[in-house]
Amino acid sequence: MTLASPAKRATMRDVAAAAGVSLKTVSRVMNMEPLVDSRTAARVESAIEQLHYRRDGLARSLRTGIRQLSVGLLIEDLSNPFYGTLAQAVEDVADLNGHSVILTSSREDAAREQRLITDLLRREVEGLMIVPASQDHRYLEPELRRGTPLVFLDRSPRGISADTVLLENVAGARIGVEHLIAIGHRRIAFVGDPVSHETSSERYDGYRAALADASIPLDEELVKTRSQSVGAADEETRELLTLTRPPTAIFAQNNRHCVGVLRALRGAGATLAVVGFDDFELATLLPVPVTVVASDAAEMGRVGAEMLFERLGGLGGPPRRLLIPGHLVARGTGEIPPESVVFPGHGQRN
Amino acid sequence: MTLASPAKRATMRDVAAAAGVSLKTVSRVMNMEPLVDSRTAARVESAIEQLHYRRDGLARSLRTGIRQLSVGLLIEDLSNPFYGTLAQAVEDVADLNGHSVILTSSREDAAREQRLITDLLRREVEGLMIVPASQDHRYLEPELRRGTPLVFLDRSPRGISADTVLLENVAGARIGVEHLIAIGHRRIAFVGDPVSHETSSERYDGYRAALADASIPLDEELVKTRSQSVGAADEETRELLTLTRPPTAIFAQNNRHCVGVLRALRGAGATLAVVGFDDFELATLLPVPVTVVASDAAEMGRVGAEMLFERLGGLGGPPRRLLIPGHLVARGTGEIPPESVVFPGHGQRN
DNA sequence: TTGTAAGCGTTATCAA
DNA sequence: TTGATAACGCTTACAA
Repeated sequence: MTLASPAKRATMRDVAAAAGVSLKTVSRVMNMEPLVDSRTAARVESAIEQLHYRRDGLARSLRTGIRQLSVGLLIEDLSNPFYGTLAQAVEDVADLNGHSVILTSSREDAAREQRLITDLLRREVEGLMIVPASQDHRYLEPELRRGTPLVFLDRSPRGISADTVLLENVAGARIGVEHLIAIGHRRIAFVGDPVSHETSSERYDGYRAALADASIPLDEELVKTRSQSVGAADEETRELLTLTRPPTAIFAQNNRHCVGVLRALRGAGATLAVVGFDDFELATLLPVPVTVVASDAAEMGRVGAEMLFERLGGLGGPPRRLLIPGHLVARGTGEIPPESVVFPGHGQRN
Repeated sequence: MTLASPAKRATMRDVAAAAGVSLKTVSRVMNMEPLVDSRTAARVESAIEQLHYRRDGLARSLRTGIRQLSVGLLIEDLSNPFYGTLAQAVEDVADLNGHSVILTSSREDAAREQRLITDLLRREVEGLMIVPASQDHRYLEPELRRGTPLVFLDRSPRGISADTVLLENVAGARIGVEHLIAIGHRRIAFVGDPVSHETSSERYDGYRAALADASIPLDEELVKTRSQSVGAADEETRELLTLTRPPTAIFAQNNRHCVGVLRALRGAGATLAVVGFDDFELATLLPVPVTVVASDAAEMGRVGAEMLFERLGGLGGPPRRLLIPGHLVARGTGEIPPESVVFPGHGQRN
């Protein structure tokens, strides 16, 4: 904090005046053009130093036409390895196309999403990849009409239509729950985000479809969709364990919920069957390796980025929608039969 | 791919000509200024559409003086949660200071690091935070003299001096190894990156210091520093298990190595004492919860970013160097005494 | 309601 | 070796 004046940045003109030379000579020095007298150059350089002159890259780019190309990527949470992997894949593709990636995270906050996207657009990104947090994307319509390529990842756009890459949420969840049913479970809980989240809602649909197919009535008691964090999933799982008729199996809607579920079970000393959506690195190292419906985050990023660059390359046509399949990886927790389930303090059941 | 001409981007002038109006009127339409006849506006808009006109944000910013402020952050690997957490913290601080973060990853490739940093600087970032991969940063000296704030994270700069935030590598590793010694171990292996990496070299120093303090001779056989990935750490751990006199404990130099070590032990059905450097979320959920020397990635990011913004705020003075402490989190694997160690196929030992 | 002229901070052209 | 002048594509005064 200083009381000094707003300190307008020095320009080349200022430097030129201070050094007693012309604008162009300063430019020459800045660009290390060879035909400058060393004494003149020295004068200019000291003026540069004195005035703390820094070249304005904006003006330079405007004049030279040399522009840094970039694409924006908005994800939800940088510390979630699922998005880290996705972002890495996007960066790989962008790299191949001579673009860099400006990465920001919404923290699942709709207002923040809008602010960040507006920022990115002002920053002149060539295109935008978005894992949306908000429920209404009509604010992007002008930009879309303006021709900025937009690709939505993991969740669909609302109120506009644009290229989208989604996981096969319904089918994936269905496979996971069917697996549990095949093992013999009939009381299967669902732990996930609120169904206002598209991803959660779709996975919940898959869950219900699997139950319906097996003529297992849906028991609302077993559906926990308040959790938005590992801690919340942990709590909800403990609630499930206190039910008069607790579940023998749990389907966890994503990697965060899965960790919460496992933590709660571990804490309570319970053993239930568990299938998670999304793979995670340490799944194989847990006491009972974790069965998951794995979907390829890198693939989603790669495909999405490729769609974007196809649009930037001039590809026309209506918005496309791609689905990344998930597949079951049976490792252990999903193959625990109802007979082997252990509740806290109960000892083995049946 | 099209044979069409290079397709120079249309400018406002082009739009004006096409719509038969003046430059200024187009500008008015673009900025949605109200005082435009709707018929004129319509003509302009259709011209915009026809010519695929997009406003040049660079020129706009130059004229209006409205600039997007940003800082660059170069990390090693986006999919490593340690860096994800760090990046998130950096973004938080940047946010508070009205800057956005341009994030890129070096993949531990020195040439790539230089290229990305050059890109970032061309992009007119206000400052730069770097987890360096290269061994020589003299190429940054001109930029440093030009007054661009630079902060190095996790590893020191080489050949220049700049603000730096490091973990307490020596002390942290020492604490971890001392812990193993206190439990009774004397054959303690070190699994880590090549010591050409500063981080590894420092942690190795801490390892040796702890051994020396306890008068335990260093056994080169127990030092594995080829690993640069989870897979390599896994292999090296298996090599350790085949030694005539295998270790009873392993110190893993970072979270990646720790996963590799645990995977190998699990695969071989061995139980050794393990202490890892860096905490990880699932450490508590493994069969034996993992003892680690935890250091706060978020804290490193936060502190580093704050240093940067202090410099941007005009703070002078010599480069500063901050150390983020690590502390031991005893959870289980680090407290396995030598007597309880199990080697593959051997059954329990002693 | 629309247009003209000037200027943002550089670099390019051409002359001195 | 240096400098005057125009131009990059846009917005801001100020007229018309």
